[in-house]
Amino acid sequence: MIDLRILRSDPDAARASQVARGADPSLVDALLTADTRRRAAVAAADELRAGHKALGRTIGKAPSQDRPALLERGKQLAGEVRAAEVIEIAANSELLAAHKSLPNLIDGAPPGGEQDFIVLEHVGEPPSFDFEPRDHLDLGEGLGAIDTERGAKVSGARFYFLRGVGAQLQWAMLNLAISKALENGFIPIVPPVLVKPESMEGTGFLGEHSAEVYHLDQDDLYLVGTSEVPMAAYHADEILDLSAGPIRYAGWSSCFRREAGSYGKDTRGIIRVHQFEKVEMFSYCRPEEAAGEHRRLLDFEREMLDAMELPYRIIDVAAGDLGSSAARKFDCEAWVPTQNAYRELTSTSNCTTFQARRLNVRYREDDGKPQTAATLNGTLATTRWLVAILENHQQPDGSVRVPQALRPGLGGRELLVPTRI
RNA sequence: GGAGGCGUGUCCGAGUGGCCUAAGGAAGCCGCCUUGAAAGCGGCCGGGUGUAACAGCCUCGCAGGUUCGAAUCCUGUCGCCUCCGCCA
Repeated sequence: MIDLRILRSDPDAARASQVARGADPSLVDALLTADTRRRAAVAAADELRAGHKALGRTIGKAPSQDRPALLERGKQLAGEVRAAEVIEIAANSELLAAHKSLPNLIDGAPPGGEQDFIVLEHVGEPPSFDFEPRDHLDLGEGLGAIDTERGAKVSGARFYFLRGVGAQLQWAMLNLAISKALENGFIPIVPPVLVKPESMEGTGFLGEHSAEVYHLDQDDLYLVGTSEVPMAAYHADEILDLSAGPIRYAGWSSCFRREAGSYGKDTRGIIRVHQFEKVEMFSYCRPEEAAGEHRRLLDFEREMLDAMELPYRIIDVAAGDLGSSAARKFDCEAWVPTQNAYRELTSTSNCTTFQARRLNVRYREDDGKPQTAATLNGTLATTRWLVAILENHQQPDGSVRVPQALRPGLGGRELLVPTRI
């Protein structure tokens, strides 16, 4: 939800934001109308409530012979209050619905849709092979690191086993991500991966993403698609102390995605799977710090990608591809040789106060007034990174060079050698 | 899964139908006193909405209900604690 005060004072900016997203600008006016109607309903109900309350006090003190008449008047007023409250409640829920249907105001994102991203920077050079490169699944199977066949046997399509050096490689990478996060002042978190509907709802994942999340009917719990969900809901309904700067968490969790709309896409290997591991950064900060914090999260992602010795590019995601809660989003996409393409490895979003307003996360201003905080998130490492690591560092014989930074986690090994091929 | 108990403000804690507009204490903040501190004294001291600022209204875990009137009575629900059972 966006700040109604901003909306009231500058509705044109909100309309422009909607146009840049390719979304409906009339939602802005619908929200303003609902806002006006609600304010009128509240004022009317307040006035009646005040009169009714005053009468109640009078009755309490009144001598008994005066009571019957006062009680009669009280009954009548109580009815009027009830009627006004029915209108008030309806106006409130109308406002809430309109408020929730309006996406965040964009902040600097290029206009347009999925194709209209802007490439901000290229880092590193795609490797040139003088042999036919194998894809990550060939390599992973050769190393005894990835087993999708048995994943399918045990759990179905888009499930896999990581084993041997595959499992070790993932741990080494995620452990490194956590160590780097710790150095940068993040508090490490192992969150619950099953959450209540209101946590899912508050982070905005039950809207456009609702088909992508697993739900356990018997218990009415959702499996999270990212630890962003529990980390955002962590401080729901709280007032934080942000005077010493942003509060940063690094969550390590399994992530679960139904991948409902992606039949036939990325079916080979572990690029798109139902379950994977991820280390995710999450920041709470003051709204005025959010843009700067966003750049820092991007820097932390880059540091991690650099440590993996991967070629990648950074894109400024276009407005129409932001999702409803982000005001701006940067993706880092690594080069995947066998696809001859860049594929998303990280994504960092500045949600400004949009998400925090839904979750009611605030901080105390210098003047003591609570204000809505800003939230940001960004990927620090995921299972998908193994794809880029295996493919970019492969050797002619199917072995894979281990990036320097991961060697300690693999018993010092510099090269992973196929067990069969 | 069964039985019982408890949810009041930053914390402790009073309050069983009407001046609750929530006592009292602690902590915190401001001031006085002091060389400084402690003690003492005086003031401020939850959140939301709203306002130019007031006022007003909402808020006693949450949601319903009863009543002219609910922190207080009723129902549901959530959380915490204790005991029993079951599983590890």
